[in-house]
Amino acid sequence: MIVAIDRTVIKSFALFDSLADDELDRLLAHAVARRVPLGGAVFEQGAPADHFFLLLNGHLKVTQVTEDGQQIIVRVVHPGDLFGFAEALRRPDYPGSAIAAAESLVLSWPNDLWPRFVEKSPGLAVSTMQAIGQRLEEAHTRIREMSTQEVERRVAQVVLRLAKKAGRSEAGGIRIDFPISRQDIAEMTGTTLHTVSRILSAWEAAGLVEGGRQKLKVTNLTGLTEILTRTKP
Amino acid sequence: MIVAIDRTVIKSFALFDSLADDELDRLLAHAVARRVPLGGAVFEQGAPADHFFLLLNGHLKVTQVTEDGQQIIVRVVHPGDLFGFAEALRRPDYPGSAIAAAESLVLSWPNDLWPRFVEKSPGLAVSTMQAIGQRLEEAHTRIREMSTQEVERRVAQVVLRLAKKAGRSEAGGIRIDFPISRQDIAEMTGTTLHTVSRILSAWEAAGLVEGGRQKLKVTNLTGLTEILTRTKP
DNA sequence: CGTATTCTTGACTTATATCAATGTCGGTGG
DNA sequence: CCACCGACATTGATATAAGTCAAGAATACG
Repeated sequence: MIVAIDRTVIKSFALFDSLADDELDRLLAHAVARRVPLGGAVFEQGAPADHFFLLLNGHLKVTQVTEDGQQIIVRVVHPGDLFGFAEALRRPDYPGSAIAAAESLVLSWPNDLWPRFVEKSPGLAVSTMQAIGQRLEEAHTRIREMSTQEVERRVAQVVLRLAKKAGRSEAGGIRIDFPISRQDIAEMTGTTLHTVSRILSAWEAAGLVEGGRQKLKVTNLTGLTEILTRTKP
Repeated sequence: MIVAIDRTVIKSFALFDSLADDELDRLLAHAVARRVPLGGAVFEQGAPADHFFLLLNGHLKVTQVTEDGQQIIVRVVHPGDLFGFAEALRRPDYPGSAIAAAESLVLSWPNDLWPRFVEKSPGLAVSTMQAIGQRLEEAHTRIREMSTQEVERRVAQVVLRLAKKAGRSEAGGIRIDFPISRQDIAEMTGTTLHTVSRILSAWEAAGLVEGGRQKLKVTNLTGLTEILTRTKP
């Protein structure tokens, strides 16, 4: 499905900062846009990695399922993020699945176009490497958190991060802009939905957040932030 | 300290596969070699990131210290690995410290040489991106393990990985080729030295490993591997 | 409406951390 | 050279955070 693509939107993404208009146009000329309905998959774990993608609109969860059937959420993709970039990992298949957490719009390119783009626009290679480096650092942060912090803090971190990246200002707080379940949060923090539920209930009682079925609103940002700095008794 | 560098050794590293001899020579012409004694730091967390590095020889631990003083080992660097590549992370400082776990030999280049290298040798950019992608995938693997696996398995994973990457075949098993403490293993797996000690003691009793002060030898590789596949009762 | 998710909450279990004590190795200096 | 010191390791006892098991309530959906 081809859709008219607004160049100015894409130009606003940090990834394409360095590109001149004509370079960007060349890139877009080869892109295919695709609308993904809520719950739909852009690609599935294990499938041959023949394309790479850019999220224009919406939100995606990238999930992995372990051999024994446990699922984790590797990352959440927000507009402007590159994803499904398996070639960088020297992999023939996608290491996870990309599922639309909200109705989304993605651009895709065939993998074999990448070398040509880089040749014509070296700045793109640098931006991309920085984007991947950024993600590496995020992964290290998450490892550090999982190693040293208790569950409640990790949940607070994740919620704050989501509020920042996918928050919509609203009367009385910041609403997470897509449906998110306790299970999802558990899979992002390495815990169980039960523990997440208990934590959110406690927070709700303390007036920090407002919950609901696949809904979450942060009503007291500073209060939540204080949980991060809280020191063991 | 400048040392004569053996081109053939470096050419054997996957990172430089794609480079022609003259490209490699140009690279090496600008490199500075430095010997790092056991316990010495190649760079320290928070220091301005003005160089990037290649490990020729030895082994390094890259550590991070959290604000509240807890330390974790982010990764272990083996010969042929690029490290201290902060520019890719778009960071002005090093996010961790690189400490020699054994007497080591590193090559270093000033950051600002990087763009010139890439311009002359585009293959280098691709290799580097793949190297970083590889590390991203490793980080995701670690996150997955920390989310879903119990401590004993994680320790088994780490020990097996070390045996593979830094193992020296020896009478009766595979010895980890550098001094490694229980504390180190704990910092790699997100647990405490006490728990690691107990696990290794149990393994020793079962004839899987042989321990010792900062020493570790895997005496039954297949037995250890079975721990990974062991299913919950 | 009834059926299926999602969420909540209580009771109980357990893996792992914490606390505490002691043991052992290996290098250093008297 | 040997005694001592500091770093590393072991091991037991106890505490606790978080997981598991179980039941039910709330919400969305066809």
